[in-house]
Amino acid sequence: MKRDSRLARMIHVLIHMGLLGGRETSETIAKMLNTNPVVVRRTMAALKRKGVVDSEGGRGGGWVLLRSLDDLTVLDIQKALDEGEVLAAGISEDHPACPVERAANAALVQAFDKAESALLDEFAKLRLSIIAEHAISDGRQVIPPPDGRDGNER
Amino acid sequence: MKRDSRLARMIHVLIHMGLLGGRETSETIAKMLNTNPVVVRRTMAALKRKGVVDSEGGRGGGWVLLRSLDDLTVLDIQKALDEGEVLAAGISEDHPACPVERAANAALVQAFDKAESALLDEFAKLRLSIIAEHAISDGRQVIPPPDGRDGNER
DNA sequence: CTAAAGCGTAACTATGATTGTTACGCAATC
DNA sequence: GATTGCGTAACAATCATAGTTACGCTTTAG
Repeated sequence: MKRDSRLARMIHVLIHMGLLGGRETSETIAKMLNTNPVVVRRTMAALKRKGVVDSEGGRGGGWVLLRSLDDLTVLDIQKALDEGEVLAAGISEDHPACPVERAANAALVQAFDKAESALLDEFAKLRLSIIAEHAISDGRQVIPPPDGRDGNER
Repeated sequence: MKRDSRLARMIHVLIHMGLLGGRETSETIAKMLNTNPVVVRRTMAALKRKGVVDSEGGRGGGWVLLRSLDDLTVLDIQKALDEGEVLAAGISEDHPACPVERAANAALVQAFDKAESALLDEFAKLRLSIIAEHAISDGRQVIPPPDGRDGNER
C-alpha cells in the first residue's frame, strides 16, 4: 500500500463497465479490484458527482456508465477524482521569509508546473476506448491459467 | 508533514553553504531547516555518498560543499538523493493477468514517463548558482522583521 | 590526557494518507 | 416483508517522512 492507485483502478473499472455495457454492483466491481464494496463506493462517489457514472440502490441496483468510452479521457477521470497534487515532491516551509528558501521553492514550483502540464496533456490524449482496444488485442495473446485464477487471491 | 520535502530542503541548504563558503555544523543547518541535527545528517549522508558534500567529525568539524553552485543543478541533487518515483500516482496491481488492467497501466506508465522526463529536463536546467542570484536580488526587497524572526519558531 | 564538539546510527514515536473492514441506515424490488 | 444494494460513519492496518532521544567514535583545544 504505497502509492495512490485510485486513478488506475477507476480506469480499469470504467473500461470493464464500458465493455460489459450493463449495470455492475459494487460487489462485482470489488472483485475486479480485489478489494471490498465499500472502497468501491467511496471512490465511485466522486465519479458520480461529476456525472461519469450513476448509481441506483435497491434490488437490481448498481452502477451504470453515463458516457461512452470514446467520450472519456484519462484526464476526465483524473479531474473527476479531484485528488490533490500529482507530484510526490514538494516545497519546503521551514523559514518562509528566507530569500534562499523562497528562490529555491520558486524554481521547483516552476519545474513541477511544467511536468504537471506535460502529464495532463498526455492524460488528455488517452481515450478510454483506445485503451480498451489495446486490452482486447492483448487479451487474445494472454493464455489464462486453467482455473481462471491469476495468483492474486486472498 | 505531507509531502517529501527533502529535495527542496537540500537545495535550500546547499545554496546557503555556497554563499557562506565555509564549514557548517549539522546544528547550524538544522536551524536553517527549522529541525534538528539528526534529520540533517540523515539526508546529507546521501549527498556525501555522491561526492556533493563532505563531513568531518570532531571539534571544528562540520559539512563542506565540494562542488561550486555553478557546477550543481537541481537534477544533480535529485539524483544524489536517489528517492523513488517522483510521481504520486501509481498503477494498480489487483489482477496482474487482466488485460484491461494491463492496458490501463501501460497507458498510465507511458504518460508518467513523459511527465517525469519533462520534470528531469527542467531540473537539469536549474543551476544552483542561478537560484542563488534570484535569492540575493529577492533578499534586497525583503524587509526582515525587527527581531529577525519569521514566525516559524517552535 | 582529558573534556568538549561533531558526525554516524539505531531505535522509537508522531503524523498523515490510502486502503481495508465492520456495522448500520435507507431505498427499491420481488 | 425480506432481500438486495447504495451511503456513511467509525475504526484498524500499513507505509513513508519526519522528529526525538540516546549512545558510540573521532578530532581537537587546553
